[in-house]
Amino acid sequence: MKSTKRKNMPPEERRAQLLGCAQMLFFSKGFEDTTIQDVLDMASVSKGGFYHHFKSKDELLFGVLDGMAEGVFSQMAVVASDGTSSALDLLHSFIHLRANYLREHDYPGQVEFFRVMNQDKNMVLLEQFKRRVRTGAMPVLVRIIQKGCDEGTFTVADVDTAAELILFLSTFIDLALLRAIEARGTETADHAAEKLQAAIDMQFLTLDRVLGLPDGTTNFGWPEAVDVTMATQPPLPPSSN
Amino acid sequence: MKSTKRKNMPPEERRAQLLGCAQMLFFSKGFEDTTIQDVLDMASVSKGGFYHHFKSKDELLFGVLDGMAEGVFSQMAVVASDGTSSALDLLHSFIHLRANYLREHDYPGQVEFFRVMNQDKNMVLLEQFKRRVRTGAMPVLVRIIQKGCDEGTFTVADVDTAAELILFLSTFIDLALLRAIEARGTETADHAAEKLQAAIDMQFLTLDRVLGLPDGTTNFGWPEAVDVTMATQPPLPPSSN
DNA sequence: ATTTGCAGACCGCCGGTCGGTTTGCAAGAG
DNA sequence: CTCTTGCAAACCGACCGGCGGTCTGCAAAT
Repeated sequence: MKSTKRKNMPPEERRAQLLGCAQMLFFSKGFEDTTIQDVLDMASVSKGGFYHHFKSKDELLFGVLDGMAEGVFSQMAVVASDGTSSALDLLHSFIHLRANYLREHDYPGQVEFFRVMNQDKNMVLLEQFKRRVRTGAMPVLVRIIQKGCDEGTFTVADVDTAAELILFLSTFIDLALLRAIEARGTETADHAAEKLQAAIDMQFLTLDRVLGLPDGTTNFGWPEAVDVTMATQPPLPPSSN
Repeated sequence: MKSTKRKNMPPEERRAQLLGCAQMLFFSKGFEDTTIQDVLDMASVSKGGFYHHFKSKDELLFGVLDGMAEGVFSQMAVVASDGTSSALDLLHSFIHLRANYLREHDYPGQVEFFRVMNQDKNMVLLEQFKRRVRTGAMPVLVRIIQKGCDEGTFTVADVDTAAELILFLSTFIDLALLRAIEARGTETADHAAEKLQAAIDMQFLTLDRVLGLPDGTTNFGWPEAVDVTMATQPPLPPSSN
């Protein structure tokens, strides 16, 4: 008799454990290439045990997605409930939720996370995640823009559409960021870094112009972002002796 | 012995036939849910026959994608080779490649095509297709913008990044368009139509501002676009007697 | 006779099902 | 307070249908 010994656990704990294993595996192997059996092995659970808690592999995916979105939304609620700051300050906070999150947690890990999420095999995962974030962020951003319009700070034709456009724009740098990350340590790194900076600048500039603000208003930087990103270690550094 | 009779065909013809069947099935059932066997049945070919022409299911997908991108690229080549028009006219032609294509072919069919492509199950298909179009369109758009900058018409900080942003922006209306299409015939149709018009206007306005043009410059409309789209028949009209 | 196009049995694997087994726990009997 | 007893929740793992892909062989074309 090997480790055939079973180990009952309260449902929530099991669920959490399975979700944790699934998340790791989804990131490392991609959703499609991750087998239920992979999850079972990592969690030391049987098929029956798994299907007692999840009714399908897709439900597992949605569970992981929910867990990821939770962190984002909890921070957004803080911004949404702020009634005293100006619209521009709120926008500042809103835009920097992501950057702040990255800075406060270990950034290299986040870079790797971003890199893995943007692989082809994780396209479904990433796109679904983006959709959830957009859906959750819309009402918050709409309120901010509406407030800015009421204050006379912003000028847009349609608040909803503007919010949607800004959220749409918010992933523009991802392409350049991904290329920069993949170019780390190669001879094209400098060029990619320049283009990344250009993409960031252009994204902020476009944000200014969409909201009818003077150029440069929303360039609430984190100037060292590009350098920090490029300094992150690639998966396989040359020092393998 | 049923229709076990075999039917040899020249390789290109078979390939085209299989690609045609695959395209239809991919659109109707989605890529993941389409079985090789489905394609075999529709084309009346055996597994061996199929794998004689394609080495995997993915290669079949890429084949379909190539076929779809071909039409787009052939039109873009025309714009790219135009050396006489002004940058603004070139941009006009470039932006309207899609709209012109839609108008010249049967529009209702294109609407249905768009609707199907934007279903969740076709996410991989759509995203890969968008990527191909972006890749093919980049050099053309870069040339146009560069020309505009040389002429002094456009003002951008970085030509490549501006081109990328504009291509990125070009799919912004898709969300509103999809919602409008799905709202046809329902009580929310009017609202969706308004939002679609707002999205179109905002996309053009943003294009102006990204390129440093006066507001309204690039609003080379097709003013009846929204009405025509909304007038398209939904899949199941009420007159089924 | 040789090459090319094709047929269809076959393989390994995956997501999902199902009947049965184990475990924790609460209620009643002593 | 302890010891059955009962039962639902948690879990196991053999099993199934169907998938993408391989392989051997044969028939048509040249």
